[in-house]
Amino acid sequence: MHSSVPQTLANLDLSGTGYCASLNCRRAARAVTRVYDMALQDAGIRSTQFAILVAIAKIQPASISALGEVLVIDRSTLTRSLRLLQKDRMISISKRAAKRQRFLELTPHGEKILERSLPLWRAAHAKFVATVGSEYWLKLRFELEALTHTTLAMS
Amino acid sequence: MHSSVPQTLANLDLSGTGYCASLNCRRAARAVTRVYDMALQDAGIRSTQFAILVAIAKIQPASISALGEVLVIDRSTLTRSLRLLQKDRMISISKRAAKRQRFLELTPHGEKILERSLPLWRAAHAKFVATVGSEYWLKLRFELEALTHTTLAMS
DNA sequence: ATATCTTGTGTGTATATACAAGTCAAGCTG
DNA sequence: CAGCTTGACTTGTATATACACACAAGATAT
Repeated sequence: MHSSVPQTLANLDLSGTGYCASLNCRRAARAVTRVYDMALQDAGIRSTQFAILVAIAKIQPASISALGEVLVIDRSTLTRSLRLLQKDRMISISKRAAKRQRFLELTPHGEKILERSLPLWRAAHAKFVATVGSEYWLKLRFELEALTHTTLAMS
Repeated sequence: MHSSVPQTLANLDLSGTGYCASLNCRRAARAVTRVYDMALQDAGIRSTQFAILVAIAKIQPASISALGEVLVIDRSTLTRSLRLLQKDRMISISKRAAKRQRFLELTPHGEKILERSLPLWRAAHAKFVATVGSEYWLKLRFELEALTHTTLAMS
């Protein structure tokens, strides 16, 4: 035999890369989001917006930073996402208050959208749970929450 | 008592919304991605690009659709992401071949970037596994993969 | 062979995401 | 009270994401 070695990739050790947490989490998120987004389509909002509206409803009046901590979304991301929700009159963003904070609240229109979304979300979620198994998801969700917090402490 | 009820949210039943799979997966993905992205910073690429390069390396020559199926990324998304990698000369995108397919391959430069990224990824991943637990992640990763496929079948 | 169907990609449009750097007011410090 | 620091958000820039729709080449049907 000759010494001609096919140079491509011969030197790259890709072993273990399939275990990348970023890959696995993002991929799962993409797959799962499709399901919920599809269900929310008739309400005119997506999973992320639904999550934001719900979070605001739960803790309003909410500061942007507080919301970001709950959802683990960068504040600069929220600034933009919130503007969209404001433009569509689903939330109100207060003037700068003490400590330059702004406070977020659902508008009546936002409540209506959320009220209309909830049954759609519930139906999708019920179907999801029925498909993957209720016990299964209960555990997995707990693990994801733990993973989120553990990982946050790393950065 | 008077009949004056505080109208806000009185009618919204938000129970169970914390179990939303989309929220939980996306939130975890955001948290985890931060860790890996930080580690890859010196290589000049992010988690997603790393994942794409690795996937191409593993199955090249890869068609765009095949790559999309492996990574669960919409083809229209890939069109754009791949263009960026091509612009930075990390991959080559073939002319349209049979069935209008295009084929993707790492360029020598792409291999170099990947080669440089792998140790960074490995270090980050090792730290991640050490933090969350090796057994733990082995199981959780398996669950995420199962979740991904089960969920895909729903949409 | 021509009309139609299918397949693999690309485009238009819109949202999601985040790092780095900027703003600006309030509080601290000397 | 002038200057420094800090806190909460905003902006600049860039990537990530996907649905609906467009399109062209090969396959299929009549």
